[in-house]
Amino acid sequence: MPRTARIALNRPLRRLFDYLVPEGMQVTRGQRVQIPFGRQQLTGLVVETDVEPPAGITLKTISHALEDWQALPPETFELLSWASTYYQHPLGECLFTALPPALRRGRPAREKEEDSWTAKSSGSELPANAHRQKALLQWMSQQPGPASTSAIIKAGFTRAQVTGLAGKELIEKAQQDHNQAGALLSPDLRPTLTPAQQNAASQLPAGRKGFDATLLYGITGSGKTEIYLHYLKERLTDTGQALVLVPEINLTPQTVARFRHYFGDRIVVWHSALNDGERLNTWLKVRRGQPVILIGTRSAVLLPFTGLETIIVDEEHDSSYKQGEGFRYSGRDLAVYRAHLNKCPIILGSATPSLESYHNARQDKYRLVKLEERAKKAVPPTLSLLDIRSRPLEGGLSRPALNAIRDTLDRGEQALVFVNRRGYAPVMMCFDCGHMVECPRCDTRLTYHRRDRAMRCHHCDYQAAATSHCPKCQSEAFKPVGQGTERTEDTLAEAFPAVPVVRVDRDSTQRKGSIQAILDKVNSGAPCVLVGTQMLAKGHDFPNVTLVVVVNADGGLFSVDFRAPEQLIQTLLQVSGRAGRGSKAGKVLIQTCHSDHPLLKSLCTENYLSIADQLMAEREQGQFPPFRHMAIFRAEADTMQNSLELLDAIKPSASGPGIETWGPLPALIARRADRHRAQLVLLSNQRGRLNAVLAGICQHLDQQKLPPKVKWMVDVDPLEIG
DNA sequence: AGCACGCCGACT
DNA sequence: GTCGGCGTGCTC
Repeated sequence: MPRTARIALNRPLRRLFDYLVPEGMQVTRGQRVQIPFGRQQLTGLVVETDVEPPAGITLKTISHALEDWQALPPETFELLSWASTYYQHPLGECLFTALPPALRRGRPAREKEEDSWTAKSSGSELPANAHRQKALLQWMSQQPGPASTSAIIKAGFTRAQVTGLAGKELIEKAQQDHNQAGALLSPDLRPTLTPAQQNAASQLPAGRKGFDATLLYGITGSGKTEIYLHYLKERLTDTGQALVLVPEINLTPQTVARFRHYFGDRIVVWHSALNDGERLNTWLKVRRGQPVILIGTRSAVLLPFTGLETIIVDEEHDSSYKQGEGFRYSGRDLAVYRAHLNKCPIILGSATPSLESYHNARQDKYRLVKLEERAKKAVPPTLSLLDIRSRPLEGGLSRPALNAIRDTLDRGEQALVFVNRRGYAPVMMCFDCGHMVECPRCDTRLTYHRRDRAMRCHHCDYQAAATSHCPKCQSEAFKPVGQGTERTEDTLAEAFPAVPVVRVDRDSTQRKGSIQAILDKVNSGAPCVLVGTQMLAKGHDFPNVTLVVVVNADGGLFSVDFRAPEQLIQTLLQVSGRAGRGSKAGKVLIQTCHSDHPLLKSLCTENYLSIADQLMAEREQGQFPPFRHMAIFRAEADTMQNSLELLDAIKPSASGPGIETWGPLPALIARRADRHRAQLVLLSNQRGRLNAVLAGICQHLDQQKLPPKVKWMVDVDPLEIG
């Protein structure tokens, strides 16, 4: 009997394709193969062998295997195939996200060795106008050894200049050093822990075998990283692999340097800024089972580890662990499942744990370890509410807030001002006719960006030139309303002309190249005021910041989103955590129009876990996650009617016993980039039942001939509702 | 998703 | 008369 194989492709198809296996070829699950598909040649992944092919179809034959080993080792394969079912995303696309781009495209799984170059000449034979090539030769002669192409580009030269010189044989390729695959160095150092840290560390799982999840609740500034380092030093064997997941924004050179200090070359990184060659090389290192400690963002959980001994998820509450499009997986949740599959311990760390994880801790599914003392003699900051009802504001800042900033600067310290929106003002309004400038393609207002005199939509790529008159009635009484970072920056610059005011948001960091330069400046410690968005709230250590001002805390207080209170508290505590991390005490001022709001009041007097207990009670009351499981069907089309019709059609099959549905309803922003969006929410206390219903609907919709331009998607465990 | 086939509008 | 727009249908 001829052998067959079932193959998954990197296509959004919820189905697999069967092929004949050529005589003498060995195929196993997870292996890469090249196959004819229609009239193209594609790379596929073997899912099953010796299957019963569907009747009435003539099978094509696998062209060849790309390698004789499994690109996706068994545990990684199992993780992805579980995720495909759990998130209702096509298996092929799930499996392929775990391959580096080069391997997706069918490239060989060989280390991509980057060319390095040595100069053979001083460049005297070059024409006089070849300034850059001469400068490159000059630069190369100053380098200690051969320079890699990427190092040359980083130094400000171009690929064209390198090929130019290589063509004239003025530089030549250096011999590669092949000895780097040997033992990975790990210095014999370990961090010293404070008594509180020692106490927490002693409660972490001792073993390396068996699933064991720990929620490490450590307040901001308590030194969770030292605990991780100590834990890895204690528990990781010389040959084992470890995974450390971090939010993108926390994967800074400083973080990596701290790990390198203790683990040297064992530390490798995985994040969005890697190029294809770096991705392939790191992926291969992991696949070969080298004893790496991999620090990476969300997708690192999909890497082909074969000797994983432990997993750490830092800032486990962070929303960036959930992918917002396509394969909408949660890196944190997959990490927990991976630890299950792999039978190894996992540590989830946060100063503000997600209610999901905290729920698991309260249910004794996770052990809870608390670290409620700041390291390095620092004390937690004091929080106070500043009611701004009927107080005059300048650039969003009240008199008392400005005075507090002045006092801080006078003492030679730094202040941080947190504003939740970038741009100058979220709305431009005409005070004569009441007109507000809206996005022509979305149901949103345009944000005024004063620095580039532009009106921008923050939900699509629309932008237009800013005008000084009302576009509708030409009135000059056309003014910005509300606060953005730019506006607050201006106010502060005017109020404190003697000190630098540094803005940190997506716009300012994009232009200035990197957030790093800004942060280095702040870390020099000279008095300054930082103004910024969420970006400032996450994981940075500014020892000389002693005052944090929150311009407006009220956004999340009365939202329709059931997660809004949790997110508000997390953000406020994380940003508060930037104050007083050095030897001086920190102070946090939260401006609000609702100083009597119980949530804000408890923020000032209680710790996070007791607030979380209250939020949890509300979630239980409403039977929201984590007390029930949630999934959302989203639809978008050229008209709202088309979107609603699609969801209406699936609603009957969604509303079985044990499942509650809400909607379909237009999304909060009903029109976005001219697409009309709607959604149907599903809630159930039985995960299996919910999943089965989702699977049924997806299958049904796949077979359906939908009107063109109608798109649908499922989001399991959604973070954003609305 | 690709990619081909197919049937209607503005160009040499 | 043809190039090319994107609708629709298929891929083992």
